[in-house]
Amino acid sequence: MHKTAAGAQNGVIRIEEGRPAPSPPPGLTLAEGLRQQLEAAIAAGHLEPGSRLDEQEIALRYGVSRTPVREAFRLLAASQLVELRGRQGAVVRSIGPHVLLEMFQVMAELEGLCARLAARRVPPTWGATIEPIHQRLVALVDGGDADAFYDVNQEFHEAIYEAARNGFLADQTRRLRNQVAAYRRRVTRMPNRMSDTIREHEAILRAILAHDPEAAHRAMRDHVALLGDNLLDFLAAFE
Amino acid sequence: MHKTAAGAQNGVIRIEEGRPAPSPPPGLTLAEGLRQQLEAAIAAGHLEPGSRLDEQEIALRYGVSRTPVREAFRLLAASQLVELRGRQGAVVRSIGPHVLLEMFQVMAELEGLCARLAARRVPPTWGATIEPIHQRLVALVDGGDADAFYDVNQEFHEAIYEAARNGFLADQTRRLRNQVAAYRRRVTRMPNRMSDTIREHEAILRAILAHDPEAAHRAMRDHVALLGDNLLDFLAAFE
DNA sequence: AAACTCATTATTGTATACATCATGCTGCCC
DNA sequence: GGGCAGCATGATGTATACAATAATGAGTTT
Repeated sequence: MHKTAAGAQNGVIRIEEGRPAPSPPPGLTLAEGLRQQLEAAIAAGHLEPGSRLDEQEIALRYGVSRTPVREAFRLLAASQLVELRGRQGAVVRSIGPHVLLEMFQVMAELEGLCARLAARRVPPTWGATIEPIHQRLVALVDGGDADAFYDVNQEFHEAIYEAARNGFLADQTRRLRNQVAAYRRRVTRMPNRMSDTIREHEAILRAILAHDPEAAHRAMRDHVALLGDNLLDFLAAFE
Repeated sequence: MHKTAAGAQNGVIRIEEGRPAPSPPPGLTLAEGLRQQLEAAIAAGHLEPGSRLDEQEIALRYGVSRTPVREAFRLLAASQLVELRGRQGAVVRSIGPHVLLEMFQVMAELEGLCARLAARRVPPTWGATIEPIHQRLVALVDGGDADAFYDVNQEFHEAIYEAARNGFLADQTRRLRNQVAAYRRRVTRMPNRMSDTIREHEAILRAILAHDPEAAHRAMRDHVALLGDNLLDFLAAFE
């Protein structure tokens, strides 16, 4: 807001676009700031998969030139969140049921590995960390607030990544999780999904706290696989 | 070589730099072409991990402007091959022993999943595909040509990715493999690494051809884990 | 009327100019 | 003599101008 009418490095007066705040660089670069905003917009579903991203439009909307926008696109392509078709623009990546199935298969394995490592490595005090999160999740089942449930669920899994003490694995798993986020959100709203999730989480917790790596692996693997199945059911209902 | 003095879209005569060919766009974009060349240079070890990438220098070397160079950097950052430190340039990613260990742990799991899926899904005819590759690898053990061995070894694993019939998993595994490529190459030259590899490959093949998913998983997992151990030994010898 | 061709237009790719920030050095002060 | 302030230099980030290609529509032809 403070650099609104100012941004005149040349004589041209910049037309102030709508509301979305010209993205003041809070210390980091414009391209990086854009990347974060666009990533959030994609994960939240404000930008639908398959929709085309117009460089000029976004540049105008955020009050920057095309250059940082283009760089942000490349950055997003790195996370596989957008697809760059040479000379034909960028589109929000749209994942078909087939690829989604493949992704969940991989994610199940990675999250399973997290759980296995966690079971081997958690200190006795870890229960004090995870229990409050789990309880908050339980409390949200009846409320029916799917978005809140989704967020706390994320915290639960994040806590397991931490416990696995493998930063690279955590990054990979998080990245994958982010890629399917736009689709997952919808599943949370399915009939018994929330209560099922709680039950599955409890099995995972039991195994980890009992230091049983194989059981933890299996429980987590099944949990994610079930979620994938639900998602595919959901998608099938639409076609 | 063929379009040397030509590249004049404006009136400026371009100074022809050294030898490295001005990168003729073979249909795709300059940035993409650069990405491929730089990726190859990194994987082959011509660009050492930790070395700084100077935008201007590379732009001059390839006879293009800084813009496509910057885009190529962003693209490479997507594959985690270079690190972008805002305002402080790009450097070839240098992976410490600790992270390398973490990466091999994940890679072992992913390659293990490939083997497991392959064991479940290979058609009876698959032996005719993999055997020739394996035999070529065996033939290379005594020759001592580590680079050739490395390449054929890659073919072997690639054939298993194919057999697993999960494109996303194949992409992920390949990407990870690429990230550690610059380090792996060195390990191939260790004393008994080649013959050990052959033995381990045979165990993997037996399990896959016998349609034993769990055995295939375990064999591949161990194979990759052993490689990781060897790599760490190698690095330790340097410090 | 349908399909093809060509011209127009809009969007992306590349080059260059400018602004901004990080780094290294010089010189002053303690 | 050592350390810090301030400036000079060089690199990165951003903006804009230009070039090239893909999408679009009008016009004509069969």
